[in-house]
Amino acid sequence: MTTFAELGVDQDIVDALAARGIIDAFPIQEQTIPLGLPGQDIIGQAKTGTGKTFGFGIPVVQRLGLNPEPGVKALIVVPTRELAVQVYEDMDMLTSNRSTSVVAIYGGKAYEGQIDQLKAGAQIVVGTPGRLIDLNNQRLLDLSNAAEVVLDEADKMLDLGFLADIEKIFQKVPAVRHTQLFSATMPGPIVTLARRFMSNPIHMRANDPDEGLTQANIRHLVYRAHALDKDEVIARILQAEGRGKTVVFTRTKRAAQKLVDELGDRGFNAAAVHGDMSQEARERSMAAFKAGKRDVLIATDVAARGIDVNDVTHVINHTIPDDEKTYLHRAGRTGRAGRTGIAVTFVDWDDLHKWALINRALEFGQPEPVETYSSSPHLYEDLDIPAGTKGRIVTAPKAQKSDAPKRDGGGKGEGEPRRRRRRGSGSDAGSGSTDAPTRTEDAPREGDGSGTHDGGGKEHHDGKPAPRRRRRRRGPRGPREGAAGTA
DNA sequence: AAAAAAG
Repeated sequence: MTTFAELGVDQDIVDALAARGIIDAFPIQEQTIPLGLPGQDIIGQAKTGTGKTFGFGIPVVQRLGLNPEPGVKALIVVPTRELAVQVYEDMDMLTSNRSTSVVAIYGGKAYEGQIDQLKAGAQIVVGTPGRLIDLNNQRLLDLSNAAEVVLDEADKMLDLGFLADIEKIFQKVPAVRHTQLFSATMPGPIVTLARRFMSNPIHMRANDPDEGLTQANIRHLVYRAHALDKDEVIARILQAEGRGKTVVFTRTKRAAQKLVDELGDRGFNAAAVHGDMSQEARERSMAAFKAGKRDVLIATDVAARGIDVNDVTHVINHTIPDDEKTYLHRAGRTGRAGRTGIAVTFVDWDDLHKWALINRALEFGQPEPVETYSSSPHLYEDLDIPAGTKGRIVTAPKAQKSDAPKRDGGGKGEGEPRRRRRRGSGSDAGSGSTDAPTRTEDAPREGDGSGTHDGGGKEHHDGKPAPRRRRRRRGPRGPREGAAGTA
């Protein structure tokens, strides 16, 4: 492990991190900070929950001093409002020992406070595209000196739904700038597209390519959901002892609302977050979930990316995600910063094909041997969670489809991260190699490239073992007995 | 097709 000080991080930032118990840098940080500090353009790719935010954020903060121009000097663009708040908080923490001020610019909120902070001289702006462009159009946000530009969840930002806005934003920032793109997933075509906005970017991957993209410390369980009362099963999982916080993902806003109402009727402590809610209600839900006042969060994919709540033990896909990228990001809400987690997915009858695609893309290798508790999902005929099995979801071998011998540690302990060949359909497959930074070829770029950079992902940990929540959860309809411990 | 993101 390398300390942040050894990476060239300024003492005041080292101190700010230390105040939060953060001393050692994660691999993606070791890789990108030394490159970002001198202004190298970076495409930073690392698994969920491994510290990307500081990977870009620290260089951004330290490079501000190199920019003599007034006004906003750095722009960090993210796909959701909640992520804007979170990244804002991280940047605010990093700058807590210096005068640099940070502002979050996103929709659904009053303009006034945001405008005031801009006028007061905010130097780092973290925001979502719509409001950023809105304020820029109103000449209330000048981006012409923002020589540090970051796209967090970069592949999402360059996706069709956001691309036009991102192109607009890139037209407003200096042509000579430092550009950093970070995400856990970076499909090849997106990397190609990304080069257009960068100058001689280096594609850094913190993970071993043989290892695939899934987190070794997340256990994946997949169940067919036909003839299954999903709400009932979810309720049972939520009653499990040893369960910490849980995020349940649905495909639609309506389904999320319906489920949170249903669980509320059953007496669960659930909160929802989706786009049909007021921003105020969304933030209330997130705050309550983070604070532990609510221990179940029912969400649409608005919460699939980046959101960092450090004691989420379970992610439940009430509805299967659309693609393998979304699967990875959703599952990545647990198992962060070295902790373990469980991802449960229900596959409806009509979604078997979707599951097959995800299974193949992520190389879960259903037919392969199961080596450890780690990342090997299996599709079962049905779900069988014995009533007394709190906290430990037992896989039902009877229905196992695999014909390969199964060696399984049972769900516990530090399984050796299993190595898989990865090749082919993995959407995340980047073009880079793992242990060595891969230099992507130069590509024509609009503008120029002197670049500022910064990069990072948000997830960090304090290096301490996961504080296991052993709150005993008692189901609304009566506690169930069982073994405890999710990990 | 859904969700997200300006109001």
